[in-house]
Order: sequence, then structure tokens, then C-alpha cells
Amino acid sequence: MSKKDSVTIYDISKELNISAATVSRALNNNPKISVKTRELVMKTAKKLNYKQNKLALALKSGRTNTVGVIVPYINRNFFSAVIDGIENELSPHGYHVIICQSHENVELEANHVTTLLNTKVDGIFMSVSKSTEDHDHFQKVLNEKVPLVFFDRKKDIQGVSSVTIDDFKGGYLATEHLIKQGATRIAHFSGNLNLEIYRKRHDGYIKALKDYGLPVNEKWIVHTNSKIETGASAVSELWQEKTVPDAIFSASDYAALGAIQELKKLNVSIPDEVSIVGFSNEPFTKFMELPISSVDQTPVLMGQIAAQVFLEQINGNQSLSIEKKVVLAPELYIRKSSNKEKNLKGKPLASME
Amino acid sequence: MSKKDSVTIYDISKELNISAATVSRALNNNPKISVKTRELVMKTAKKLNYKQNKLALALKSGRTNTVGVIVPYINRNFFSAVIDGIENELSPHGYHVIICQSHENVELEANHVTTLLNTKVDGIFMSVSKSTEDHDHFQKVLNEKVPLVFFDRKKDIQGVSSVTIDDFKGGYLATEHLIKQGATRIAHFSGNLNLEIYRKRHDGYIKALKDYGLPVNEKWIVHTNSKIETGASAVSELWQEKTVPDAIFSASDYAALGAIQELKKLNVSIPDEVSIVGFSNEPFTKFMELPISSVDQTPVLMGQIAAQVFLEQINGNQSLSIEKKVVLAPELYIRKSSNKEKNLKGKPLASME
DNA sequence: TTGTATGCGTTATCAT
DNA sequence: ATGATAACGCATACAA
Repeated sequence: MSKKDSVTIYDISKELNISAATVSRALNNNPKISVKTRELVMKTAKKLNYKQNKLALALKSGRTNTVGVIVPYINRNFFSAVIDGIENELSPHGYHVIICQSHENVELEANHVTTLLNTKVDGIFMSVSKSTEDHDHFQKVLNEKVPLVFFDRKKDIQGVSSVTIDDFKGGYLATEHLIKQGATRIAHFSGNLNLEIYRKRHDGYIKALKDYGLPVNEKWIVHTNSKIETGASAVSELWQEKTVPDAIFSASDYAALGAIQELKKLNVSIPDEVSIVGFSNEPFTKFMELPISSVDQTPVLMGQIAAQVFLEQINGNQSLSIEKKVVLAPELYIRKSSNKEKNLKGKPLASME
Repeated sequence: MSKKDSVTIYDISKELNISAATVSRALNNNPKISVKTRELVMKTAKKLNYKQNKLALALKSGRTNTVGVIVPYINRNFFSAVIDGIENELSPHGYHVIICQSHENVELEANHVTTLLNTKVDGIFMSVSKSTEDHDHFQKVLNEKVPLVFFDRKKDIQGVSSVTIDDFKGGYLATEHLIKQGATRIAHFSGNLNLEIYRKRHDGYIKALKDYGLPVNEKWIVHTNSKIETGASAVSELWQEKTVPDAIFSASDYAALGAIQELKKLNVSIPDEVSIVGFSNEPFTKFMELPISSVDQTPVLMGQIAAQVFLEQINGNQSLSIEKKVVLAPELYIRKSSNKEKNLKGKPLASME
């Protein structure tokens, strides 16, 4: 802490009566240094327990070997899994990962961007908060020529790379699966349709219905959020009509869980009377007594790919701003909540646990 | 990126024909600067979009306003919740949080410590990996006079603060609760007893049995880990004997889940024939059709307290190494898996959802 | 092969 | 109240 307690290249240079420059070169394996001095330097460096001060290096080089990650909440399975992927991919390359939480708040998000830029991170990864409309803080990042990579929740901005999953396909896969299970009256619990991810899941649902010649019933498209209660109340409302759905595709696992809980109260059997598929493949879905089918977003892979995109960018030509849009394929995990058949076979796009 | 694109105090000084020192002082609200110049500086700083380079500041001051957190896996509810607590507490103070994963590997852990020290973090938080025996890398941190705070999994080291929960009490509470539910043959699924946390949970279990005059049956203390399967196989073994337990206190929620699954196969009714309490209060425990009672470790609070301990340390007298050991009280969440009574009342230490 | 000098962007010390 | 200069620790262009 007290600063002058760490040994520098000057300490080594004094010890050996050579210049600090020589020490620096020896330490960096500069070829034009004699083997003898190099070894000598290395030895005394070890002896004095020298450690390179990354701060000075960063100030000089302009690179900190640190990246920032901004997520709504770190304490959420999906996001922590993405961070896991980023960290694992970047750590071997000597990068550190700074995490920030936006709490779905644009101002906090913008503040984090500012402070990350001030600490001169080499790149920023982020999943934009739900409340974000403004693009100013993204532009700031671009102005500083710091690579920016969106994951999952993105904004379409010139020069910004992104890694997302194909939410449309996720919605389509889920719905198609329900159709193939024999469902004809499929309800959809959607999230906020102003958000791209939910709109696409919704669109995939609609497309599947149309592709298979099923009617779209607006009444069966219910706006829920990621709370258990909203799924439950959606069911209790839907089940007051005379015609009830025989399947539900929920854009949220939590709403799906709420739906299941409510249906059990109503003595509706799952999956026989109603089949259900959720979204996100939250850990709890597979632990349930009635395991819930769900669309997996491959978050760890998403983080890894995002990290790779960043590495490409940082190692490539800085001047030309490459913009890479990676779209990952979601994976449908079929579990009991939607599986009427005892033995599942020949479903190439799906996995069964 | 390309370095000379960010504006410095020199740019401002040139613009105003004053010295950089004056600019620096004005920016830092140094009282001995004229109001006029200060305002002038502020204005042009804004105009030129000046941003303080934290790197230079860090090099000069020796403080980075960054802390490192090392956890086994970030993608684990408990740890991400602790990090959440740390981040939320420290962020308002201007600190950034670097996260590292040890993957329960001592060498990785030690490497992370080294690189964190090289980047001159202002403090290190960590939950030591299971494989950690060596104390060398902890000593390094102390040598650099960098505050070190252990959370949950700690090592007893002179001068190192720690925030843990009272695992003994957790084990005691869980067991006592089972006893009060009428159980007399309580099995314990323990983790690795070489680890302090599991040993203490075990000890709490033993103490409760003794306090209530119940015999300790070594056969009913089964070594499991945090896998569902180990809980299931533990049950299938125990249930081959003629005398079976009427309750299980599992040091892991996952093992508890496995036990429940297996017991259902054996048509043993829960909680009537067997009551079960797990540990950690994993999110899934409350989502189950048969919600699982569990001991909560208050991870977010743990992170917050750890952060506070760090702040005290950093703001206090650096020379005297204060060592603070905070032990948090665990909270027992009583759910159906152990709740025979319909209405629960007068349980001060426990919560009911 | 090695040394000297300089700069990265700040702040602090010493003058003025 | 302000300016000049050094220092934080390192790497490098230029000399030698």
C-alpha cells in the first residue's frame, strides 16, 4: 500500500550496476541482450521478488488487459453463466474481467460505461438493460475506439458486434414441438414485446402456428413477465373461458412454473391435457418433480463466443471497425411437461435428459 | 485505443494558456485556486470532453479503486449472490470488482492472487478452493499489505479478516427443528468433513442430538457431496437396513433433493414418514412441488459485510493490521419437506414462506 | 550489447 | 493564486 514497498526494475539495475533499460529488456526477453546479463537479471529479479507493475505498463502501453462486463444482475443464472464463459475464454489470454450491474437502469448503465472507459478497459461486453433507449453511452464507447460487444440483449448500432441466440427459432422450435405433440390450441405467455428478444420469440410462435395451419388467437397471447405469479394468474384467467388451450409456450420459465402450479390447482393434468414449454432452461426446470421443457440459450457458449469476437477485434486491424453479428442456435430440452410419448425418437434438434 | 486520442490536462492548459498544475488543482477543487480560473477550467474541460485518466492517477497514488474477488465458480447461486452483495456495497464508493474463478484449483487460485497483486488491486476477497492447503499465496497478499477478506470458506491466518456464517448453528437449527417435529432417528448427509464448513454443520447436528438426549448413530452419518445422485444412493443404502431414519439433515440441497427423489420411488411419504432439511437455500428448493426446507446462508448480506470490513480496513490505520471475524447467523426456512403441522407458530429463529 | 533520455497523465512539492 | 519540476514504473527511440 504505502507505495515504495514494491521492488522495481531500478532496484534490480542498482543491484547489478546496469541500467534500468537493460533490465527491462532482459525481463522482456529482448533478443539483443547477452545471455549472461539476462540470466543475471532474471536471477536477481527472482531474488528480490520483483513483480512487474501492470499499472505502469498500462499507462505506457495504453492497454490494461482488463475488460468490463455490464449485466442487469449478476445474480441471475443466465448472466452469471455468460460471465463464466467470458472469464474462462479470456483468463488464459491474461485478461481480467470487471463486472458491473445495471439493475435494468439506464443511468446506472451509462455511469458504468463512463467509469469503465476512464479506467481504460480494453473492451466492454454488455447486455443492455430493459429501460435503455438512449444510445449516447454506446456512442461514447465507439468514439474511444474501445471494442463493444453486445450479448443476448442488443441494440442495432453501426460498428458494434453482438452475440445473441436465435429467439425466433427458439419460439418456433418450442411451438413446433407442441404442435407435434398434438396440440392445436397453443397459448403464448410473452414478455415485453417492445424488447427484441420477446418479440422474436413471439414471432417464432406465430410463424410455427401459420406453418402448420393453426389459427392465431389473440386472446391466447398473454403478456406476462418473469414472475411466477403472472404465469399463474394468466392461467386462471384463460381457464375461465369455455375453450381452453391445450398447450402453453411461455417466454419465461418462471411464468411456466406459475402456470403449472395453477393448473395443478385446477386439476388439469400435464402434459396430457396441457403441454408446457418454458424458456431459458433455468436450473430449477430440470429439478422439478414434473420437469419443465425449456429452450436453452447456451449462455456459457454465448460468453465464450463474445470473448472470441472481442479477441478477433482487438488483434485485428484497429482502424477498420469490424462488426460481427453471431447468432447462436437455441436448444430445446424436452422434459415431462410437454412429453406425452414414453419414448422419444428422431428429434434431431432437441435434446432429452 | 491508439493512445493519443484522449484529451489530457495539458490540452486544457494549452487552450487556456495556464499550467497543467493549475488545471489539475482546479479540477480537484483545490481551495487556493481563483474562482474564475476554476470555472474556466471546468468549462473547457467539459468543452473538450476531458476525462481523468484513472491509470495515471493509479500509478501516482498507488490506489486503483479496484478489488479482486476469487470464487470457485461464479456460475453458482451462492457465489454470484455474494458477489452481488460486494458489488452493490462497493460500487457507490467508486470501486470496481474484478472476478476470478479458481475452479476449486489451488494453482489457479494462487495465479489469480499473483495477477491481482500485479494489477495492484486495493483488496482481495476470496472463498478458498476445496483443494487449498497451502498458505503461501495468502502470505504474499499480506506482505503487500493488501487487505484480504475471506468469506464462507476461510483459513485461519493471522491478520486476515473473514465473514462466514455460523455453520455449527445452521446444523444445530436444522437438527433441532427436525427433533421438534418429532424425529428421533435423524440421519446426516455430510460433505467432506475435512472442510471446516461441513465439519461444523456436522458438529451442530451432533450437539443438537446430544442436547435432546438422542443417540448418535454413526451409520446414519453418510458422506455425500453436492450431487443429486449421492443423496439418492445414500437413501437407497440406508433403506436397506431394518431400522430406517425418520429424518434427514443434509448439508447440501442437492443431496437432499436426491434423497427426496429416491424416497418417492420407495413410496416413503415426506414429511410424514421422513422429514428433510437441506442446506444453502438454493433457489430450486422453494420452487419444488414439495418445497424443501433449507438453511439460508444470507449470501448477499455476507458480501455486503465483507465489503464493509474491507472499507473499514482501507480507511483505517494501514499500519496496524486489524483482523475482524464476522460470523453471520444462518436462517432456517421451513417448508413442506419438514413441516408436519399445518400452521406454524412461535418459531422465532425460523422463517416460513 | 548496453546506456541515456523521454513520455505515458497525474499530483505534489517547492518556488514565485 | 499560479508555474515549474519531479515522481509514480515501465518501455523504447536513439546513441554509443
